[in-house]
Amino acid sequence: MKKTTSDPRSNDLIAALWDTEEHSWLPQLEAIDMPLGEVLFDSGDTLKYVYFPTTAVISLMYVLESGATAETAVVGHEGVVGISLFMGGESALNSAEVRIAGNGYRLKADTLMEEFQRCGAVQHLLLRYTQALLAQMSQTAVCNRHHTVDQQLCRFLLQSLDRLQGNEIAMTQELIANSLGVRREGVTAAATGLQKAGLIRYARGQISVLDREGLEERSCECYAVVRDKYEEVLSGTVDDAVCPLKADAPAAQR
Amino acid sequence: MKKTTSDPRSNDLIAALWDTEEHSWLPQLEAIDMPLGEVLFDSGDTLKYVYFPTTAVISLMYVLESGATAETAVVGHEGVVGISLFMGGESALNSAEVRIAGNGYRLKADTLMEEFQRCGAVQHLLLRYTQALLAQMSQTAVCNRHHTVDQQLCRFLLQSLDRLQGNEIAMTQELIANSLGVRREGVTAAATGLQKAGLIRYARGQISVLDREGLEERSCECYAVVRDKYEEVLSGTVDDAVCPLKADAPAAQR
DNA sequence: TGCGTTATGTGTGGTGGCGTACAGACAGGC
DNA sequence: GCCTGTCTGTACGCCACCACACATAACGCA
Repeated sequence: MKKTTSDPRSNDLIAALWDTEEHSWLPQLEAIDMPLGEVLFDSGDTLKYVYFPTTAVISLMYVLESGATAETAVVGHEGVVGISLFMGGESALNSAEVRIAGNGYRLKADTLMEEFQRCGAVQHLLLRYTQALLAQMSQTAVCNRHHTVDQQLCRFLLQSLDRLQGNEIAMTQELIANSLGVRREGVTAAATGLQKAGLIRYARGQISVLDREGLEERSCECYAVVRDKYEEVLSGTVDDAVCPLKADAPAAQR
Repeated sequence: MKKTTSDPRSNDLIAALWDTEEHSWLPQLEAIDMPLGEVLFDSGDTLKYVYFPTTAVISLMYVLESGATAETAVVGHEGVVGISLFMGGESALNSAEVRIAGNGYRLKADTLMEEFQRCGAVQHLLLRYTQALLAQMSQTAVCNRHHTVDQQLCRFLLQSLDRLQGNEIAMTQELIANSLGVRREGVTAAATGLQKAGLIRYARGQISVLDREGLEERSCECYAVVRDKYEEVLSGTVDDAVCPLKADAPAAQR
């Protein structure tokens, strides 16, 4: 372990748990590459690992029978991919696909489950994170119903930006279209608009965000709502995160 | 307590936990009426209770700044309202509104939390249920993106039907429109179509489903996907639901 | 240098749903 | 009986987005 991107603590959840007493599992984190387009798992798969992105960004995608797709949530360094595991589902709800190449860590399913079932800080934090993910999915549902492609593109860019360093996003319009569940041409139109308004610059899969505030204004409320929810849910200190019963009763009890 | 609707076991989650050793909290369930339109809590509220519907049906609604609404999930006798509580959020994500009048039970937040934190059957079952709810929300997101009002109305009616006895649904088109997040006229058009096709009969807030299978065919895949997920997740026996650590340590998950 | 591949811009016509407006139809209260 | 509020049906113009079809432009590699 040397620098930021190869430090597990680049993932916020891992960072939050780094100094708790329950960290025997931390050395078992396995650094991995997450190349663009890689599918971590498909809908219905049994999970062998959970994934903690650091520089990569992962889409939770749903694929309809018709082949149409839509992203239901996005996960970056603030989160973890594979919550179905500890939520007790036999199989994954969505497929998870790398949308922005980068790095991350994975942890064996067994290892995570052992920690989760101690009913301590790990469990508490993961559940809080799941709560935020729920908020994101529910907001996505509403956003898909009521907001225009233009607004959603702004939201999408902002959500991506928050999970990256700098203000460059490497992503084609085609890929964005698949994520938003709209046609590529629709994204072209919206992106052209943003470019003309001077908010972004676009060049063959490279987007430079020139005016973040402008994007925020043009975006629908969904961006801010979800961001705030993440802050609320994940800002709880790890002290808070310790299971209240743990003090007086043995941690792993019944 | 006398008959079916006034037996807490009319709620599937309660029924599943009825015979476990951890049932000291069951007598604390408080029977309540859930009249049409009642708001159990609003988005952002701190939860004082969780609610177990029996005959009532509850919508988890999101209200946008513009005033537009959309349902993100629906809960009936198969579930519980107020998951934010045990997921560790300070406040509710959505508002919860009674969409079909009926009965249910409520439980004090503190009481539920105590049981949840025992890390036993209660926790396991609630998490599995939350997983199903997540599936529903994510499916709603995709459905809102890709499916027509016509398809969604079918899904909506089927989901309502599953939570009721008989084949009568008491609901105005206005209310359905608010749930689906579309105009009332859109619902009128779709409902007229269903009526002409002989699938339903409509009369001033009373819908009779005449051909359930027809509705299923006309519905989008979302209905079946979510239904199956609920079955998968909630069919796990309560034995499965007991925390593996409880028996003794290494029994950890499958 | 040239050619295929990938990424983006544009155009035309069709459709689903929206906003608005209004008309009939039924129910319940007086 | 009548009246009023609620519920449902219909119509018109509009816009966002779709499906399909092409044109253009940049890059990457032989």
